[in-house]
Amino acid sequence: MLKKIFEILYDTYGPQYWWPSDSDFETAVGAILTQSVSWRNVEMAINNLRRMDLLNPKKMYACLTGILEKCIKPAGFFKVKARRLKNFLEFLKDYDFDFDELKKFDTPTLRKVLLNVSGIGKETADTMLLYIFKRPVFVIDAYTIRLFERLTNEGKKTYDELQEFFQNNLENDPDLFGEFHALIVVHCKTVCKKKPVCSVCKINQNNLCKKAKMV
DNA sequence: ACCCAGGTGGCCC
DNA sequence: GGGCCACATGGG
Repeated sequence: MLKKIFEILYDTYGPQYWWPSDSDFETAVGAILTQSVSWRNVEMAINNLRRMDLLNPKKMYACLTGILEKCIKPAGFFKVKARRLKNFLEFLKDYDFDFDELKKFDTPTLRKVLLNVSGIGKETADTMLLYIFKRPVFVIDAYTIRLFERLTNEGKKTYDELQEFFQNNLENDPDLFGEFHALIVVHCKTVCKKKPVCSVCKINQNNLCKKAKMV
């Protein structure tokens, strides 16, 4: 069933080319900034950081928190997120700000050390594991939970349950996982709300997208 | 003037 | 373990 949903989404929307960024660090920054905020807002923040030449871990580490806050203001929760970025940089510093050092960890260990950073939760950690480190870890977000709650009629699944479900029922291929997650987000946030009939929800013989407040 | 957006941590029970 | 809450900006 999962593979079929993926194929329909892929046929409908095509490849999504996630995660958009010029570097591992920029991806990590984007992952933290996009917490509970639309990507449009994050883009403004990233552009501010780029203008200030702060999309570089050593420079961002050295910069005043106030400057950082001003740059990321458009991404919302700017004080919290500035602190989270600084926490992450403090962590990166232990590895000389070198992502190649982190690449040496096996996946469970890397996940553990990322989760140990205050401000990096499961979704942000898994986003980094998948899109930076190319590990076969499925990212679960609010969209995924809501969509599958409606597709399966099995009630709301937790993050861990749903992640297990995806990882146990698909080839553990990071490219597939990355594309699938992106397609779910794109489907849910754009087309699903606009089109009268949703191609995914038809799988379930149910026009859920029309009835649901959001999917 | 609402409501929502690619969450997380802290606190309570 | 789950149920609330604060955190804050920009777009519809």
